[in-house]
Amino acid sequence: MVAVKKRRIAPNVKMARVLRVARELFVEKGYYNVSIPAIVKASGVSTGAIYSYFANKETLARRIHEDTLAEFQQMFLQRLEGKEGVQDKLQVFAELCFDIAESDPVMMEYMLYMKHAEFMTDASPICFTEPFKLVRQYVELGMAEGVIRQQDLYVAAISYTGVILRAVELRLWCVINRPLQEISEDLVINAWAAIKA
Amino acid sequence: MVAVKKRRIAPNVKMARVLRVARELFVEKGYYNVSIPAIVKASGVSTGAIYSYFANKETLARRIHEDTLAEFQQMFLQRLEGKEGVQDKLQVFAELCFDIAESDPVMMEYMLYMKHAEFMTDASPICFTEPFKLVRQYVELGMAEGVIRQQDLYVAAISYTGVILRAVELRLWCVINRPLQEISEDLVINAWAAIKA
DNA sequence: GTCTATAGCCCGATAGAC
DNA sequence: GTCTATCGGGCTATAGAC
Repeated sequence: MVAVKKRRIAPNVKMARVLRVARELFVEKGYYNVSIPAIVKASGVSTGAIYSYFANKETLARRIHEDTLAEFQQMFLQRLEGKEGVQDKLQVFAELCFDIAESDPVMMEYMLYMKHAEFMTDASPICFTEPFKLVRQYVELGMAEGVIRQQDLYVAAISYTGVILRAVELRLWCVINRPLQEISEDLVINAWAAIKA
Repeated sequence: MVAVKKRRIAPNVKMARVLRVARELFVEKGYYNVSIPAIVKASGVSTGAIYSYFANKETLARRIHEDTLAEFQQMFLQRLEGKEGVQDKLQVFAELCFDIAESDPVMMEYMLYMKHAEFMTDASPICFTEPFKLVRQYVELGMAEGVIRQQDLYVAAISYTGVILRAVELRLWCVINRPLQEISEDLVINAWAAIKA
């Protein structure tokens, strides 16, 4: 009888598992308080396997960062299809944030809280990433069209996203205990009221 | 000749120095990435002295947390004196945040970013602390008086503070490169526009 | 009270069997 | 590729001289 060591997890899903579990742990405890042994324990993937996928802990974190941002951007672009007005496009951003916060709170928390500069020397602040650049473009367009009050571009973008993202924050902290979709309409009204002409 | 070991730092200012230096390091690197040796090096106070003031690293962090919140609350109450209307009182909160962000960015960054739950098991989220409770009281009053649109109390408070705090955030990240006082007026207008009746 | 030195622990990363 | 075992290093907290 030829004994084959039992693989508890299929090889092709191990990396995905590590990425998912590590993101959850990073969000919960912070990058520096998550050890490789902790990821091994929570994921069921061994140290050796993890180091065969990722050169080191920082590379793993970098991959999580890129994947998460790319996923957000992809969802954002998909929902933007067919939307024309600036107000609608900004609402798409708001509702995407609310939906992710409810369906995948770990992902949303990751996007809001991880101070990537902590461990990634060349990471941009999240507000310079593609989705947030898009939001600023729409705000700029809105001012050009006259539907948004003339003001500093950043001030306007901050005012809209501040309302939305702070709501997400407080929902993730369970300060708000209703699903964001229930108060989505009010929040979108307030955010728009902050900047409309 | 009786030799007396030179004290590089007067004993009565050592603790204050440790608190100030440690807060700066915690904000810059995160609690878990700041070692006692690093605090020793940056403060010039020895390990033994630090452990004579604080039972352990967590106690030091807890003290920083309490001191920082108490200082904010004291400044807030002082500026509130003589202010009557809800709009004025909320503006006091906004301007206080802007002024601290400019004059003591480490303090403001501490208030916004430290995830105290990381190392303090019984810490409240910062939005349940006294200054933020006051803000919610004023918003409640504003709705009762009819100057703020009727809506969920938390939604209204979030909408106002979201505009203000996100601006502070982006200023601390140097995304905004003008002093907040220069755009204070616009931000306060936007925050109020978000919730006014 | 305050110092230096270090004990004891856990980490990230690697070595070497399979 | 994947495993277990372990090394070197840096950490928190303490011990013991002064």
